[in-house]
Amino acid sequence: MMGEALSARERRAARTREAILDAARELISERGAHGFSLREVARRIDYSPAGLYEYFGNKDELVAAVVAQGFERFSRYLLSVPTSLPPRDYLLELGMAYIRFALENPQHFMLIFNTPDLRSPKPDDEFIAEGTHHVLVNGIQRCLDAGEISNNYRRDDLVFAAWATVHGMSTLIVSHLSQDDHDWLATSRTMLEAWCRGLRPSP
Amino acid sequence: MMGEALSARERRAARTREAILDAARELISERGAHGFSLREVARRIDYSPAGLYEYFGNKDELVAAVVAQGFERFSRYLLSVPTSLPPRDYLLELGMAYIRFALENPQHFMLIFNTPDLRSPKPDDEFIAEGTHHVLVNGIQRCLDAGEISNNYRRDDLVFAAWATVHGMSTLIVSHLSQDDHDWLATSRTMLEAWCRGLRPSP
DNA sequence: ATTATAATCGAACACCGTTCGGTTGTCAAG
DNA sequence: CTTGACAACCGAACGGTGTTCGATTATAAT
Repeated sequence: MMGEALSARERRAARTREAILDAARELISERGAHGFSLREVARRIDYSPAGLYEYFGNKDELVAAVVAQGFERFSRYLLSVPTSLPPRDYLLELGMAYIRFALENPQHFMLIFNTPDLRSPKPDDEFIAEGTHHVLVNGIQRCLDAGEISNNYRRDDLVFAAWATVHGMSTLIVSHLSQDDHDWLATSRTMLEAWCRGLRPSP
Repeated sequence: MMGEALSARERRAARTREAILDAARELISERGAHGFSLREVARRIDYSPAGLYEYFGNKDELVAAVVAQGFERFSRYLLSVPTSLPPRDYLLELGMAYIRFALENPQHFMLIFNTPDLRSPKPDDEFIAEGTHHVLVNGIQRCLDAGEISNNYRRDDLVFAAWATVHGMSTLIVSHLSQDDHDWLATSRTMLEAWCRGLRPSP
């Protein structure tokens, strides 16, 4: 076996691994984390339940892999916000991207942030998490540097509050207000603007 | 059977019903909603699993009953905030009570707000929910009336934003930051104060 | 004392996650 | 080309779950 290119065997393995992940992701999107079962995943890709254990150590590892994929997707939402925007707009659009992800991928949003006891086994998660977290820290820092936010507050406290606000909005909309036909994106934007405005330095 | 007082039978039934609820609540507090099982509840009160079905139609109904109890407890936190406080202080302490409940009852907080597919079967929930919701609406309204918050914003949007902020803070602390030994209550207070201050009418 | 019915249980069913031993297919070395 | 090692996969089983049902016991009303 060469150290570099993938052998036919490895390519096949990678493909079925992908098939498992696809089926798992789809199943979670359909029925949520609650109605997710290994055996149903196996059924959908015509495998025996035991076969999956060749690719994932157990159910939690499979779920963790789906979470990792979802988190990657989530980080793409955040990273798609152009850094060329002025500091306050950038921060605002960052928050809107957060909420948009939740509204457009409710099951995965729940899965990623609402799943208890998901101690990330791979440092991959931490890495991406640190990545997206850093995006937010940067957004706040830019506003501070530009004098758009009063420097009476500690940066980390601002990060916490900003994160909590968009996370709370997302959670509430997805899990409690989704049946309302209200335009929650518009409301969120309005109140996020107010939040930014309210933190400007006093004259 | 008389229409009014409880018979001996009914008193016994009410007591075992309470025993079931107690065991269920305790089990959830110990292991969270994930590690909760009907059979374990039955074991703890020396019942057969089938016996529980005399008191609760199924697992979800039992969980819903525990949720209802937790929600009552939650509403007591909110209602314990003295309405005699000045509007802005009242609103602030309302938020702090929300967060305090989450920190002091993490498993129940998760259960109440993080449990998917819990369509409240009893109007009881809705009633209490409406009750606590009304507390928040009143808190905002009082600030508006007192001129403590700019009336450039729609009241319902303010309610949404306030709710989202404290809910987000609670969720983040309980499920992502609980291992930090940071004083999150203090941070939350600081940023909630900033939030209130930021919404004051412009001069 | 008899009877209706509430309260409870044992056993069973179907589903779940997981393990294990065995079978098949594939690939590389001889 | 044969052979042997190993990856890939499966069937069957174990212990766990929620739930149902028929039978059994305890209680209250007649």
